[in-house]
Amino acid sequence: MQSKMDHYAKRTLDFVERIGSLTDYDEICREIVEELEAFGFTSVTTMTLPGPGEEFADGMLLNTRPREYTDHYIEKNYVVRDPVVTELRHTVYPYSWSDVRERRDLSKEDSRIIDEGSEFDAREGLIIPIVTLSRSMSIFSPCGREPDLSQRARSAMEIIGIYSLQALKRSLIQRKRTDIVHTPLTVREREVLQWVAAGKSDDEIADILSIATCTVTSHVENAKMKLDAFKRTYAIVQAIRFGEISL
Amino acid sequence: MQSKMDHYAKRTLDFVERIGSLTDYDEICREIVEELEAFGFTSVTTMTLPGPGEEFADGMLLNTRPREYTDHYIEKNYVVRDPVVTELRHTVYPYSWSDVRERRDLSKEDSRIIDEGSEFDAREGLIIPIVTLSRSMSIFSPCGREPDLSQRARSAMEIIGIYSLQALKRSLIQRKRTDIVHTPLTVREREVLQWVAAGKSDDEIADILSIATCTVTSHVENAKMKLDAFKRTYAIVQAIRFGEISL
DNA sequence: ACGAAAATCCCAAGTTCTTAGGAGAGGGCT
DNA sequence: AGCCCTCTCCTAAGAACTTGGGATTTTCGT
Repeated sequence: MQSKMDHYAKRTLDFVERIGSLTDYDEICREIVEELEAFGFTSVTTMTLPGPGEEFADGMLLNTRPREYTDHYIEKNYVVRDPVVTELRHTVYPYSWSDVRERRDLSKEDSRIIDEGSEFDAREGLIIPIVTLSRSMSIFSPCGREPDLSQRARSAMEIIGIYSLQALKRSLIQRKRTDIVHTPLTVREREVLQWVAAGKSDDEIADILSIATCTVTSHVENAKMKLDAFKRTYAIVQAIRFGEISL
Repeated sequence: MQSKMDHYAKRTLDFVERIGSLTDYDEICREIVEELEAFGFTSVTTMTLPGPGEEFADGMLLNTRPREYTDHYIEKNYVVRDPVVTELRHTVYPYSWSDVRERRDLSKEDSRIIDEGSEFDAREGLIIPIVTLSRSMSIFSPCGREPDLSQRARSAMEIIGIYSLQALKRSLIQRKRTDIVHTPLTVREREVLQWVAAGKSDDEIADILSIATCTVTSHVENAKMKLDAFKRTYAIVQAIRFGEISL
């Protein structure tokens, strides 16, 4: 008898081979949804967590959750408090919604947020965290009424999730190439900004670098302009995003 | 008879399951190298292509190529002209070194660069491109003397490559995180901080969240205290470090 | 040697943050 | 019920940042 384990293994590799050659976004989505059904998942969300100044929907790569659920979720801004999402601050390894229920002492409100999913066929699900070197975090999250959450299924889902994200990004890469380009900072601007990020005031930085406070301010202002920021805080965020300063 | 196809499928899922639970960088590396040997690959390089102003070695996550080869490669700055690498400008799908030989009309110099690998047990290999939504591109590149380059092996390598990169990045992030402890922020504090990081003033944030400006200021101050910061800019940096807000 | 880009410095009014207090309402836990 | 935490709101002076100008000297590549 072929075990279920090997069945999943073969399915998964087949899946990868199948969508590996697809270049059309919609076709890839169809394949993903179909594959997930075999595991008992009825809907899926793939998104990058919104960073400062980004819309929730910006990072949404694929979302087949019921429309009303998504709208409701966005409207309530659940992404900042849904315990299933905030669990990402503790771990970068895959987990299920019920894992969160068990691990954390949830407040009534938090439990309610998870339970709300049941009304939309999203009773139980998985979160597959996907990290990048630039520290942005994406998740692949399939869910359903009674999905298979066995270890073998999880491993398969992890592959499917990571690979799906790859395939989707790949299909979009041409479209996204019109990326934000920024004017590169000068050495001095970077240096000053690094101190700003460290929480120093312009006076302190002037001291450190042995230059006038005016000069420091001026460097910061130039950097802000180049990074398209009106405030220092956002300039720092942008600088980190663009790799101009490191954490 | 069990086909080779299914053998690879099972191996691959086993591999994923095995390293999925590992958190130590070195252990993960060992598993990867061992798994690659089963396919005939004797060494592997995983790196992010250097952007402007970046050192070649900055994005090197894992490299088991012979030391002399790496040094030689870096010294000659081959990364900017090696046809195997520049092929990435044309495709985001996996390919082998011999694919490049066939596809392109290589100049003598370019051919020589590829051939040089033979002296170091790197005669033939694969490039698995891994894309991110920001412009950066990573590659997973195993090579050897006579590796298996069948379609099924390539699919398996794609999974192994993408997954290995995940596992390695994950282990690095988790390590950094557990280093530092901080008082967790409340939901509201996080929400406010996210807007601060987006470059909004307290007045604007008050408007957005429909609360008093005083309240916003107060949340920011509490967050600053918890994050051990005297300035907003540093508070933002800390919040990102601690994963309280995402990039 | 020339020009472009970077780095340095200056002013000054207006806005925003910082700091260090206090205080009430409501939820959750024991 | 009593306690702790969160969220809300408040004051007010002084420090820091923002904005939009301008000017001079260095540095660096061609």
